[in-house]
Amino acid sequence: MLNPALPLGFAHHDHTNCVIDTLTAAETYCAEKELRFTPVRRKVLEILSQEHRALGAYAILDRLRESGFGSQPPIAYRALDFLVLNGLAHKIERLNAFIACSHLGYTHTPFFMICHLCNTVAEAQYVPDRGALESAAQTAGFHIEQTVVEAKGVCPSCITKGDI
Amino acid sequence: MLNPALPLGFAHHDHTNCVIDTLTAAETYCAEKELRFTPVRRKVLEILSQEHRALGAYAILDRLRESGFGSQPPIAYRALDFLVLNGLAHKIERLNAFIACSHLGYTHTPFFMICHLCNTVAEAQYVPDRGALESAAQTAGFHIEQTVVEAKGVCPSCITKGDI
DNA sequence: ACTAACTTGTTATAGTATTACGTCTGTATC
DNA sequence: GATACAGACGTAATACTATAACAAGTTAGT
Repeated sequence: MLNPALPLGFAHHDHTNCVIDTLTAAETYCAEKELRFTPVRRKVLEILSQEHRALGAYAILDRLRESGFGSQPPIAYRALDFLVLNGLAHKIERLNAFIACSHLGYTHTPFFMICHLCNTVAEAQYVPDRGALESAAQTAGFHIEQTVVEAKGVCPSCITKGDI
Repeated sequence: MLNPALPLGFAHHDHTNCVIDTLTAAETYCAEKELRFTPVRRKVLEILSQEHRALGAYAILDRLRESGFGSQPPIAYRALDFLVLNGLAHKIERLNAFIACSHLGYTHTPFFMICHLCNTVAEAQYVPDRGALESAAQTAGFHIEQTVVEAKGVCPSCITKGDI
């Protein structure tokens, strides 16, 4: 099980476990919700979980092709739509790219930290601040359904390298 | 002067003043910072401030053409880059579209409320919650340079109409 | 087996954004 | 005033991102 307290991505670790853990969690999750975790969808999630960078749809498509799947855009986009819709992956709007969810099963407002030097993306557990955001929305009479928070900046390893 | 406390966009009001106020504020701001507020840039900001919806680059381009400016994409993108870089406009990543800043001169982390029924966008004054976001970033050792918060939901007038 | 709902494959096309290069304009310097 | 420089604009070409539409295959329930 993935630990929701630690933002992966910036820390060194064994990717093999990431992939296995993510896929196992996804399988369990889909079984519970009676969702079809088909080969393409599984492959896309596998591809995404192999790195903690966001991948564009066409980069994913290239890897699908190498693995013998269809190679037209809708193949990738449909799998990604499924993953995003069901919270197994997220779209990073600033990058027009996608990343595996690292807090599957925990309801959360994703908070992404995007390093603009090495393009690594980490997803932090962000307990939605119902104080500030909700109150701003309430003042306006707005009903929030979904919130995305994306921060651009420099990740710890680039700071250490002195690139800042 | 624009009132930073009230999120425009969802409230009925006279647009004429919005446009004039925005352009005047931008002129003053650019003069202070020794930025060139050229005719194209001015025109793009004028176009944006005429509505409180986000406009795509190509929609802006159409209107530039009608006004006798160049009609190739870079014309619009360069003006938009300038406006965004200097805080006179913001990009709504979820929509790949742009909107005039309604809190010019106030340092702020923009918080956008996007109505997915009527596509109206309101920018709220969001006092950055250094508690939750910063602490999540600090835990990860991440240095935040810029943060974008985008909420999808339903605006007050669509709620009233019963579209929800 | 039959049907309905869903998923995949493929073609074509729409929408968003950037690169590259030439020209012009304003400013500072000699 | 002539010159050099930087920034901004005009245009053409191209790259990147995403969706529509339709045909064919698959799965689960009847």
